[in-house]
Amino acid sequence: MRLSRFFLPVSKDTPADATIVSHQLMLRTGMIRQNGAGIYSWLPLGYRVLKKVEQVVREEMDRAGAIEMLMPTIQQADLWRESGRYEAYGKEMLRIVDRHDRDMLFGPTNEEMITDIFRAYVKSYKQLPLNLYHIQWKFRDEIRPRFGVMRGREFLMKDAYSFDATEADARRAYYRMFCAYLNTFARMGLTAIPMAADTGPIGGDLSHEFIILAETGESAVFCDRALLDIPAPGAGLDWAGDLEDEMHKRTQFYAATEEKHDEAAFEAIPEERRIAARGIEVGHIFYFGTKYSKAMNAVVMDESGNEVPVQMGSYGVGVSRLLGAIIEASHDEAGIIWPASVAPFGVGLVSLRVGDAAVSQACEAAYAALEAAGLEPLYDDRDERPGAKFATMDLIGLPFQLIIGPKGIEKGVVEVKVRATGERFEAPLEEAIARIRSIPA
RNA sequence: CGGAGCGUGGCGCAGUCUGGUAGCGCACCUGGUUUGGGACCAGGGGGUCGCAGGUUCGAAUCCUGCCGCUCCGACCA
Repeated sequence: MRLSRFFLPVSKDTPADATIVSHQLMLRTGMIRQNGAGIYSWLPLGYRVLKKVEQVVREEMDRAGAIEMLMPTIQQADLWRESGRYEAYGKEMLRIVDRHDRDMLFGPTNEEMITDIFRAYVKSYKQLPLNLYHIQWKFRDEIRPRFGVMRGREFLMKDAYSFDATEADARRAYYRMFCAYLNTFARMGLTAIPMAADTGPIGGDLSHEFIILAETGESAVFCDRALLDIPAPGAGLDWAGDLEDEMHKRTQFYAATEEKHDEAAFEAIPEERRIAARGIEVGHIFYFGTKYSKAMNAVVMDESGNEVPVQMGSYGVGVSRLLGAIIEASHDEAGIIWPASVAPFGVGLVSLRVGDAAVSQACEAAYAALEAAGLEPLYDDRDERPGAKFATMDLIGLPFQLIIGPKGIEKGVVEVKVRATGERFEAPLEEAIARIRSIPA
């Protein structure tokens, strides 16, 4: 992409309405524009990142055996009357009436709808296990939306739903999602802490929240520091196997949100390992058994020919919220520092002398080479002073800047700056690209 | 919903207390000089002061009502 042809409305001034750094930076970089309380447009730069984050989530869900689909944003009230949640959900549900006076709603989540789909087609334990997910916009009429995309009223969520014939199988499905979540967040450069959590209005008896430590987080966090040092399980897991051990590696250590906090257990941790902090909830998983299958008559035949209500779990990731969480975890005075896995562009190509034929020619060659290498360059070909270009590249947080000017051309090299470390090096173009590709995210 | 605050060109703000017909910085446009870390000079365009009533010779400024947004609390991906 050439910057002169892109839509990148960056601003030097910090917007007055934003109080936390991720919100400020998302507005300053022109990633989002507010259209109302908790409602945002995703401008081109922000939308690119949103899609990158979504793709990481998708890949890790697929790896864990979940199957993607798409359910609508608008749902029928009658479905929710079956589970009893049409009345129970309260004012957070945005209710609407269509032209025929039918009660509809803008979906805050999809347990009822997926259960309805399941019961229409699945009749036998032989069709299980099954895990269906979608990545879809949700609406919750929050009492107080705040902090930009952290608590929007309209937000993008990945929600997965597992179906199993037995409780033991359902727990295995839960463990798989548990591991998939750790891998997902790790790929975005985040250390997510799984915490014992309340199940909330969704119900059930096994639930974890995944929290990213951040001072501006909305959740109180109490945990053992040891949790921060356990690496994510990684892609090489035996996803068909029993992953309970993987889960217990973490759950052996104390970690709880405020509702589940046990002060005595917390104080049993050696003092230097106690963390009492704040965090951002980026994922929440539930095993809730037959809560919906019983209410909505979603049954399958088991091995002995008995009809049993299907065992279910649900698994959410706040996709749009993750952008805020990543920025909170990864920024400096100059701006955002994107992990390469979700960066809107891979390399910022900076021309130091726009009118100069030799420089322009070298930039065009570098641009083509970066494109060919799959590095998704953003070429700053504007007639601006270099300082302004560097500041823009730093602000929008591209992992690398590839800088081309007359001095480098004399020496036959380009300069590369690594955003995260500030490290710089000079090398001939091909070598520079090879080194960029070899530097891990 | 309770408490606090804000609404003035695209953005950040001053002006409001003490009414006299709107200003600054950034951004934008034109010309010129510049160009290795957010340039400089000169000229220029852009605002029904959130909306509606009212008071007044006169309202951004005072009064009433409404709308919108932000922050603190209860809720959640």
